[in-house]
Amino acid sequence: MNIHDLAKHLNISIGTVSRALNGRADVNAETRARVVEAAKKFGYSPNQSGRSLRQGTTGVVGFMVITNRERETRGEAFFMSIFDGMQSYLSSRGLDFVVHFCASDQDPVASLRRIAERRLVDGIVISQMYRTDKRIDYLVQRKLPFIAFGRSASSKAFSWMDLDFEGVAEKAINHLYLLGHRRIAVATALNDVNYGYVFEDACRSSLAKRGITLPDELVLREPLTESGGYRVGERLLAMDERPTAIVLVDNNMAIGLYHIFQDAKIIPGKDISIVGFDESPNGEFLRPSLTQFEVPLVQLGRWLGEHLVLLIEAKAAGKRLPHFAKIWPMKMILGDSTGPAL
Amino acid sequence: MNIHDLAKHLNISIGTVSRALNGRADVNAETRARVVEAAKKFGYSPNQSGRSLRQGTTGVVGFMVITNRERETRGEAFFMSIFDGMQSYLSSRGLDFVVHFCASDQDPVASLRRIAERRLVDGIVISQMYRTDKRIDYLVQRKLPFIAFGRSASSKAFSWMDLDFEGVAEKAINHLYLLGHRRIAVATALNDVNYGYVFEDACRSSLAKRGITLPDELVLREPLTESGGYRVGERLLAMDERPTAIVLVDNNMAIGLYHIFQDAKIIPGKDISIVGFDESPNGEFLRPSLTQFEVPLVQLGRWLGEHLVLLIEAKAAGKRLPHFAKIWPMKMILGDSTGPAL
DNA sequence: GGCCTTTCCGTAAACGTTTACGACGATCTT
DNA sequence: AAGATCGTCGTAAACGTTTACGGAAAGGCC
Repeated sequence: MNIHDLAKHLNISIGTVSRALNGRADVNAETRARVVEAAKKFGYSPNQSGRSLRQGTTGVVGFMVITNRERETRGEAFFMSIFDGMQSYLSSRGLDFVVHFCASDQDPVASLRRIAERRLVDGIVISQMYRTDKRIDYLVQRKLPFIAFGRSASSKAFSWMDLDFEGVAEKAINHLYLLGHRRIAVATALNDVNYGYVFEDACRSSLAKRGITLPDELVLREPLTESGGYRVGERLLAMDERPTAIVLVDNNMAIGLYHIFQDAKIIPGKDISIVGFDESPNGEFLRPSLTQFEVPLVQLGRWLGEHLVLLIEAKAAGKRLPHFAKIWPMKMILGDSTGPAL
Repeated sequence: MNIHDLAKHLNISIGTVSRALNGRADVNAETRARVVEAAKKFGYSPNQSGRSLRQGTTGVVGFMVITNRERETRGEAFFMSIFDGMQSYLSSRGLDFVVHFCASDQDPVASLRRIAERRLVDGIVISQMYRTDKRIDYLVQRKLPFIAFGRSASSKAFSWMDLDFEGVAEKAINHLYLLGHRRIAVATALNDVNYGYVFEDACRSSLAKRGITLPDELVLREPLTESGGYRVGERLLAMDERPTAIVLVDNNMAIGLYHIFQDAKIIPGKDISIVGFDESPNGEFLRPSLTQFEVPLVQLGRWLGEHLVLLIEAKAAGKRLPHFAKIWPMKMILGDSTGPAL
C-alpha cells in the first residue's frame, strides 16, 4: 500500500493525498477527512525511505552508547531511564528515537561515521565521553546536530550537558568536613572516561579549599563495578593509615564496598563514612542506607530530547544556535553511611 | 557528496560506481580499485534512504523494549548485555542494529506499527511478552520477520526463544527438596508479563512431582524490584507458618529481601533458604552469596542476531523457515543462601 | 575475415515521497 | 463586466540509489 494506491482508490492525485496527510493548508477540509480516513482504514503510513530521500531528513533521533562487556562503565541501568525520558519527549514531537550500540572493542568514530554517512538520524546524543574524543571533531566537521552527554577536553566548540560533579564533590566534601573528617579517600574510574578525572579534580579542589591536600595514595582508581568496589575496600583495609571517609564516583562500587566491610565487621557511618554518587535503587536498600545524590534521569532524558530538537530545528532553518554547556544539578540525600569522624 | 559527484570525478558512470562498490562481478578490477579508493578519500558512503527505496530493504535490525518508569520489569541492565552480543554479531554481518523504546504508558502495538509501516527495520526482536500479545498477530499478518524474546499464549505460529524457566524451577525445587525443604514459597511477577505465570506453573509442577502442592498463600506476586523483594520479606515475616525456603523469579528482589532479613536478624541459608534467578553481579556480592542461575547474556544476544538474520534472509529468498522455539539452558550456581531445612 | 563469446560499461527506469508551479473555477472588487 | 484574488487540485521534477538491458570493444575459434 503506497501513496499511489491510496490516491487511485480515492480518485484524487497523489499530490493532494500527500498534502492532506501532511497538514498543508491548501486542501479542502472534506477531502482531507476522506484521505485521513482512508489512510487509517488501509493502515497506510508513508514510506520513510521515500520521504527522507525527498526531504533530506529522517525524523529519527539517535543516542549512541558504548557497551562494555566487563561492565566497567556506569552504562547499564543508568541509561534506561534516560532513554525513557528522551523517547517520551520525542514521540510527543512525532519523532522516532533509536539507540545505537557500539562495542567497546570497536572504533566509536567508525561506528558514528557509519550512522552519519548513511544518514540514519537527524541528530544524535553521544555519551561516555573520553578525555579527548574524536567523535566531537567528526560531528562538528560533518555539521550533524549533536549533544555530548559528558564533557570532554576537545578544543572544538560544541554543546554538552553533564552531571554536576563539582557540586557533588563540594557537597560531599563539605558534609564530611563538618563531621570532622580530614583524611578522605576518593574512589574513581580506572579507564579513560573523562568524568573520572573531572570528579577527582573537583574533590581535590574542594579539599584544597579547606586546607587539605589529597595524597595520591588516597585516589583509588578501579572499575566502576561491584568488584571494583570490593577492590577499593581491600586497598583501604591494607592501608597503614586508613582514611576515615571515602567518596565514590559510582554506586555499583558501594555494593562491593559494603560487602567487604561486612566481612571485616566494619560498619559504614560508624567506623568509616561513605558517600555514594548517583541515585540508584541499590543505594536505598543498602544497610545502613547510603548517603547519595539525586539525579532525575527521566527528566534529564527529556532535556536532552528537547535541546537536540532545538539544534535540529535551528539547522533546518539555517540558523546557528550558540553552543550550550549545561550542568545538571544534583541534590544530596542524607543516609546513615556518613557519621562523625572517630 | 553523492554517487553522481563521485562518478563525475572519476569520469565514469554512476552505474559502474555502484557496481564497483557493491562488489558485483562485471567490473574491471582496476576500475573497482579506483572507485573504492576515491570513495574512501571523499568519505563517500551510499545514502541509506536512496538505497532502501530502491531495494526495499534497510539493512537495519531492531530490538523493541518496553521501558517501565517504575522499574517493574527486569528490563534494566539485563538488556544491555544482550544488546552488546546482538550488535556485535550484526555488525560482523554488515548490518546496523537499533533499539526502539516504548514507554509503558504507550500502546506497544501502535509503537510497533509505526516502526513497521515506516519500514525502519528488516526484522525485529520483541521482548517483555505479555500473556496474550497483540504484537505477535500484527507482525505475523504484516509478514515482518521477528523473534519474540519470551513466550506468549498466542495461537499464531511464530518463532521465539526464552529462558529455561522449567529447568530453573526443577533444579531449584530439587535442590531445596534434597535439603529437606517441604514448605517452599515462590516470589513472582505482579504484572501481566508472561514469564511470571510460566515460572509459577513450572514451580508448581516441580513441587507436585514430589508430592507437594503449592498453596496460594505461598505465591507472592510483587514488583520485580528491590522494594518488591522487601515487600516479599514483609509478607513472609507476617506469616503464621513461615516457609523454610523461597525461590525468586528476579534477582533485584533478592536485594530487598536480604535487607529486610538483615534488619530482622534472619540469616539466609541458615534460617531460611533463598534461590535467586538470573546471574546478576548483585547476586555474587550479596552476603551470604546467593544461589542463582547462570545466563550468558552476550551469547544469547548473538543467538538472537543470528537467527533473526536467518529469518530475514529466508524471507528475501522467498523461502519459509519452520518456526522455532528455543529454550535457553541455565546452570545453577550454588551459593551460601541455601542450606538444610530446620 | 566472419562469427561467437566474454568483459566491461553506459543508459535509463524504478523505488515512494514532497513540493514548486501552474491551472481552473469561483468569488470578490471596482 | 472585466480584472483580481482565493481556494483547491493536478502535474511533474527531484531526492540518491540499484539493476535490467543493451552495446562496444576485445579476444578466441573456425
